Amino acid sequence: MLDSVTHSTFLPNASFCDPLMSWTDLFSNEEYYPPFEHQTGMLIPLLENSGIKSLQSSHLWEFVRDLLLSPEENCGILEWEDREQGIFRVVKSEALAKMWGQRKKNDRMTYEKLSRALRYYYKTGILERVDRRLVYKFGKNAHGWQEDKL
DNA sequence: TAAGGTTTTCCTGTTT
DNA sequence: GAAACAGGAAAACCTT
Repeated sequence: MLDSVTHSTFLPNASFCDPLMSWTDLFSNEEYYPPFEHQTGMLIPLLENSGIKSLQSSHLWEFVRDLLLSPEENCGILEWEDREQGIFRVVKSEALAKMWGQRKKNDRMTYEKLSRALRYYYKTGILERVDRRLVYKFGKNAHGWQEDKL
């Protein structure tokens, strides 16, 4: 169901995850990837009916979590490294920042700034530090990411 | 209006 | 040298 929603509603003229188009190109092309408010306006009624909460989370960590749980919107930006332990990797840092920027209507967002916000989550136990580049882990105070608790 | 939480922005320094 | 990491500091933004 969501497949038809994302493909026909988001990107009427192309598949959502086009390997030939970079994310930079994708996000700078309004025809290919319409502004976020437009997307949510079209999607929210459908998402509400389908029970999918993605794209609506207000916090960064929830946005990241929901992206991990939504392969249709993820497009390889984030990948699970260890699903059971909540360890994930940022594969396309620039695309992630761009997507978060669209979510917050902030076209000056960068991965450097996004990652600063992620580092603040170490203090609150939302995320735990992993000693590898671009790898993060959900902490004890993060919820909704476990497979058996969805 | 005030306060608190959550980023955002900028910065310097370090590591890979 | 570029990209990413580590945090401090302060400002912005939003909610209560």
